[in-house]
Amino acid sequence: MAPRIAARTKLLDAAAQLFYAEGISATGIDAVIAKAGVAKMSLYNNFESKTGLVMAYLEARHQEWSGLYQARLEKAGDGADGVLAVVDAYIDHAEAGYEHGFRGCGLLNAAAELPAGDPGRSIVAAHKLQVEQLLAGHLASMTTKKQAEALAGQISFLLEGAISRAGLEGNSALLLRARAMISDIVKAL
Amino acid sequence: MAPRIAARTKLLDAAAQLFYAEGISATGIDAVIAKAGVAKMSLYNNFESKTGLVMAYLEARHQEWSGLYQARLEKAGDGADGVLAVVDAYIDHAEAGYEHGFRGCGLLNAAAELPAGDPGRSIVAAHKLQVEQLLAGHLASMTTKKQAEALAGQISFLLEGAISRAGLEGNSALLLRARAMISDIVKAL
DNA sequence: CTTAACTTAGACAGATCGGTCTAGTTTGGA
DNA sequence: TCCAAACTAGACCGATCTGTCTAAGTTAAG
Repeated sequence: MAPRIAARTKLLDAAAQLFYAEGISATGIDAVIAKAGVAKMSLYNNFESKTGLVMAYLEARHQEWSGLYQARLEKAGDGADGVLAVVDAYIDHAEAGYEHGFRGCGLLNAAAELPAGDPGRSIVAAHKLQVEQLLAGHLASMTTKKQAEALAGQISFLLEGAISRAGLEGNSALLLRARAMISDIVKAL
Repeated sequence: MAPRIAARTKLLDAAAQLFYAEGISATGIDAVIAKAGVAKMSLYNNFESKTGLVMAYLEARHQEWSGLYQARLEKAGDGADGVLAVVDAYIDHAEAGYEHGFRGCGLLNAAAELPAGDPGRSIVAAHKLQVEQLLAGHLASMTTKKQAEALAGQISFLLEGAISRAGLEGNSALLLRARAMISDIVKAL
């Protein structure tokens, strides 16, 4: 492993845990480098600033979710199973960070800390829009285009609401409840 | 009006605007007192600490929503109109803070900044649970208890998801979309 | 008018913030 | 083996953070 990658990876891992658990502005640079076991200059050699680290964090969370989704998608097919692959990717994510305290969607939490107009918010908005479009794609083969888009919106709202509520409760129970709802909706088509 | 109340009110108003627009940890004490036009000691005479101000802020947001809901409820009846009163209270809130930049649910945004186990998160969780119970109450007269609870969960997820997504977009369009969905669901009973 | 509660402006404290810099060490590849 | 790139520890900077304190001014009720 190349050493440059090592420091950057250690920093991103440490930032991911701290940003998610404590919030972004509540997490100082010093806490990140201490957890990463890395010198402060290594942070500024790999990232332009704390803001740059935050942007990389947002990108990494998006990539992480995409990975979970792809893994679920390979085991599933298109149509109803595709829709549930999206849902299960959320559940996988929820139960992954469970022991460290599940606190909802990291991207949504990050956006909540950023002022209106911040570029980070656009990344999150784009991610959520992509999820809705993935749902619409899976639904396209099951109904009319119009209804597929309407259902994709509805399911994405259900998902986002469930993950927020589940984060407040600290466990994935409400997410499983949402999965059952979504499964019913899709199977009724 | 008693002067003691004046300072406290000015502080809560200023904190509400700044906390909502910029986030809580990104908002310093000095910014709050400057916007309130009040001396720093007035803050610490009325609140134990910044944390105390944050707690009062959470309580005030909960009360504010309850006020909007009560106003909507008086104009509406029970049953389907009661459910839509809950939804319209959200919409009223969204469009109230619209010009200053709509950024989603203030309580959910605040919770996103607080670490797991923080008492503030419990306040938010209780608020969201109450909303779901209000929905269940309105639905109780329209269907079985079991289905009323299931629908209340589904509608509360839809609402929370829609307000989060709408906050990312910066306008209330997605909330109106959710209102139409919920209206359809309730009217189909 | 007097008095006590509340207010003000602003200095001040100690801690922490993000970020820079230096100087020396480790490391991987030619 | 040697060199350049990456890494280390930690001092240091100015700004900002929450919170305390003082001293003087305002206000309302008795």
